[in-house]
Amino acid sequence: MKILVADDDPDLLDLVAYALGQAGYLVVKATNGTAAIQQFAAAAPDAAILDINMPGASGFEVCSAIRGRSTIPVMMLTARGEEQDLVRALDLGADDYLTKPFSPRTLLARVRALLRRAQLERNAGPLVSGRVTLDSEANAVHIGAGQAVPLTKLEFRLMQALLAQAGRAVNSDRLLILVWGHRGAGDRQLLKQLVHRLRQKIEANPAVPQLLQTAPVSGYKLVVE
Amino acid sequence: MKILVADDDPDLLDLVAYALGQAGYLVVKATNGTAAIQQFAAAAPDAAILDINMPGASGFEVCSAIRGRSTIPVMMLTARGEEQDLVRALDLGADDYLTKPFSPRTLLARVRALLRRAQLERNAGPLVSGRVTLDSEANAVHIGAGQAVPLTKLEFRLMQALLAQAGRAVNSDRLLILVWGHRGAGDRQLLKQLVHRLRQKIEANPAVPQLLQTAPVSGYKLVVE
DNA sequence: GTACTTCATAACCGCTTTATAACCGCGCCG
DNA sequence: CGGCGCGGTTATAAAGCGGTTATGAAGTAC
Repeated sequence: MKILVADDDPDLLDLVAYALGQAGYLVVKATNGTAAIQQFAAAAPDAAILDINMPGASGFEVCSAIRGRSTIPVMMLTARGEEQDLVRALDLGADDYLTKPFSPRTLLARVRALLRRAQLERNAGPLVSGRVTLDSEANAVHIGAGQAVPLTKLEFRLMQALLAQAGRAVNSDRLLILVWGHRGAGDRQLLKQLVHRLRQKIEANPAVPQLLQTAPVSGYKLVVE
Repeated sequence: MKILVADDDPDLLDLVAYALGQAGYLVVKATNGTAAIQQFAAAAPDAAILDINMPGASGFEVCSAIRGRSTIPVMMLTARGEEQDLVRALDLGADDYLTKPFSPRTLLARVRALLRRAQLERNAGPLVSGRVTLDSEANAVHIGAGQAVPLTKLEFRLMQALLAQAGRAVNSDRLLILVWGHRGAGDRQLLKQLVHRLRQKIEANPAVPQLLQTAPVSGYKLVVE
């Protein structure tokens, strides 16, 4: 996933880039509007984060330029007190916005939400693989002909990550990034717990998992037959 | 399309009037606030562009006077450095603003956007979906064959937002933007409250909502059958 | 002005979800 | 054997969410 970030404040730019980089995204930087438009054309990012006040072309203009050619999610950054601008930004087709100052955690959460939504819209429908169906409308999963099992936010993301690579083992670190987005390597505890809860929900016999199997050392995998 | 323009600076007034005239709009001029109010009553324009600092009645007063009688789009003009005024103007019901100096191009773009939006809202007519009918004339909602239930401004916007996506869950953040136009940490409370009030009005049994249902985590949805 | 409605802010409750931590069992290897 | 890493399990604390109620401010009607 490649994300374009444009802001004329180099400190903030670095901070955002660092946070996104840690979360596993590729980052393309720009320090003014015109550079942002060029980078957009050159790098073809999957999402864009634009400051509104920038020299060169403003965030509005960049947003317009992007919307003219693409439907990628666009998030606007704005300083507190300039909230009126947001209406305009949303009219121009921006998908979300963030008011400075913001925490990296918040940023990541919103970016993930945006990308996920964009992803879902692209797929336009439930994600199916073998006998497993993931229903993003209801946040639920169907196993074979069984009942829909409602999932929590984290459980759903885990299923999503595993289902995308159905049959293949997915590395634990990768899962941590995909589900939580910001975790270090030491937090395998969370993953253990989440896997446990998920098994309780979707396995006929949680002690002998048929679906969500352990791949020793490397991580977990989803067996969809 | 008739547009009222009020500014005490005759040069700027002429410039704006010329730009709008070139673009095919009819222009009604006023050089002070009291004249603007009179012209509004006499000419019944489709939109108004008001300077904030004017002799006679200020732009605020004119804006109030207009809003008391009409919902036409109002754009405020302000000098750079007086941005704090804008919050008040927007609170008074102004739809947009422009900071001097501005280019005629910008002005026209904004005016067009304003008129377009106003047009859309007007054309809306009664919005119907299943057994729910939203009457924008009376600011009321009909459920099935029941009585009309009068709604407040916020309640109406919430219904509107939900009805537009009837049956589908609408994200809380999105609702906040659609209803209030902004989003903040404490704003979740507002939504909770508004939903509560609305349920009291439209649900047969507010404790077990049939229409305005909760979609855990993701937001709310309107079930219209 | 007063009375009434609407809206914003806050606090509380009950419940679910998530995070933190400890413990268990097993296989591995020195 | 005994420590250690790893996955699984259990327990408990913290955070979040949705619903409700109370209260005061702001606006509107009379």
